Amino acid sequence: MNSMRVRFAPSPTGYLHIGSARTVLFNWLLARKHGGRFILRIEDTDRSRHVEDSVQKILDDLRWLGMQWDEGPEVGGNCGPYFQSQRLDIYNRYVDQLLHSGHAYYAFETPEELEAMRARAKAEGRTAAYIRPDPLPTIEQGQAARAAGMAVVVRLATPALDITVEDDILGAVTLAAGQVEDFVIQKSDGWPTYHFACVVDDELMNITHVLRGQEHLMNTPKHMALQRALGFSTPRYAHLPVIFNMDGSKMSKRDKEKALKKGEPPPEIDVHDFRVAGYLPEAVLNFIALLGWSPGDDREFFDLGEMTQAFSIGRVGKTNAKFDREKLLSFNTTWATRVASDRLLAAFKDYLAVNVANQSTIAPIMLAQPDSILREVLRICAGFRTLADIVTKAGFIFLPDESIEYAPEAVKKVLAKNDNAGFKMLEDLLPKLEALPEWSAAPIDALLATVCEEKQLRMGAVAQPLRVAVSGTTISPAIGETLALLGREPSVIRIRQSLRLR
RNA sequence: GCCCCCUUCGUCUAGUGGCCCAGGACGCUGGAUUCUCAGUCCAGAAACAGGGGUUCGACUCCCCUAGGGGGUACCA
Repeated sequence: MNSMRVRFAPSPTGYLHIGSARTVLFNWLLARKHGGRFILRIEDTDRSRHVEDSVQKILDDLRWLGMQWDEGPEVGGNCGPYFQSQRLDIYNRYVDQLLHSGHAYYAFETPEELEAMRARAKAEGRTAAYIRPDPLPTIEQGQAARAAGMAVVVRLATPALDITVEDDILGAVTLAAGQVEDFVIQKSDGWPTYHFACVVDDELMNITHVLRGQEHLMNTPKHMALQRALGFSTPRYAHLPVIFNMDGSKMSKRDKEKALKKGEPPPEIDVHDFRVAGYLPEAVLNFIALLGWSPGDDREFFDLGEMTQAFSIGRVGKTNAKFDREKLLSFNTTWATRVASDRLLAAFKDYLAVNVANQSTIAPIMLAQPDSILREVLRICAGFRTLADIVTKAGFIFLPDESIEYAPEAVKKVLAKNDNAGFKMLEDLLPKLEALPEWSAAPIDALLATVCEEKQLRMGAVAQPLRVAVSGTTISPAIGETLALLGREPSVIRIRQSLRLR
């Protein structure tokens, strides 16, 4: 009857990182797989690191991915509040409990003293730096010091016992007695540390399985020590391998600034970046699922339902992975052909919408088009890798005719070369196009094929000049489809204006 | 420094002592298709970190070395 409850507990310090997204996904899958509950908790105990609006951004990214939570911000639940900043009184009660049961004590060391302890520990080759005072300060002394304005913290009196974490991914990991020092559970500003708040909340929110990044592995013995001191139960733990850049460095927001400084396009790091760059959540999810997990057979493509079916914690690996953007791109390309057309349309509109806020000129114009037109664009651009490719390939169709910019190299190579062969072709084509009875892809293509045949030319000799004339570049969807969607009037206008370049 | 985790093609991985002179996918190389870009199709190259054991037999088990990563905060 004790059903599975998992949680994702981000700090509101920015957008949702792609690595965190995988942690979310695995938690979500675990909950769905076992009919459990997925809880979202905001760990905002460090006021100084709090970033404005980041909670909203994280919620938004989670929803974009389809990682809806069963309890947490905006949906409520029986174990709230789900913001740690609203749970201070709860933490304080448990700190008091520990203080009175003798499991914790007040401590007064200054940063300098602590630094000296660390230096000495290092010199002596010890892991734990903090040396427990003897005798311990009494509760009265601690409270008096605090009342006097001193910087006072509360530390856990860590028992001298080996602690073994039974990790569902890594197996048994034992930390010897003495390796865990008397760490701080309550900061001098009165707020609990991460360790303390986390343990209290996991207990009070009845969390049964903690699935988190491997950077937390060494925290787990601390959490277990805390659970024992508080009389709490210990959830099952599993620590996920870490995800790195291809060069082995950590994927961090700073990568974006670095690339910008070098004049390179910034890499996608946060979930939101991938959304803005034109990736489908289906592809992102599918790709990150395979970073550390595999179904055990040769299947590679999974939607959330299929993933839930196939997922198990036992098939999660132990080794760190590198984030191969080429493979993600390939997944996105494939997913764009796998999703239903309504879904693709919705995804494309979402892409345009987030890019409207991103100072794109074409995005708002395209977003204003009726669905029927956007569907047509999607159809003639089939084969695109990201949604952004659609805009670069077909966006010119929606620009005002007069704002088409003609790339000099394209004009030179396709229109002017060989004694203005391209220009001559356009002059020849213009009246024929104007006279065409029906303006749609098939008759346009038929006309062009006829011209090719008459002049004994390859299709490129007729399609390329037209392409440059209407788009200003050498890249567009198939020429018949392009002219058809553009419309006869604009096509003619653009051909005429390109002729003036001669 | 100390503690902990990890180690199969460039990358993500399959492989739980013989089915493996190691399979799939991305990427790469070559070819095909085409009006550009993209896509699609076919073919190919490409790995068990090194050294010791254990065993009739090791990618698979043990040890050591090397390499990579995480932690070592009044951050989470």
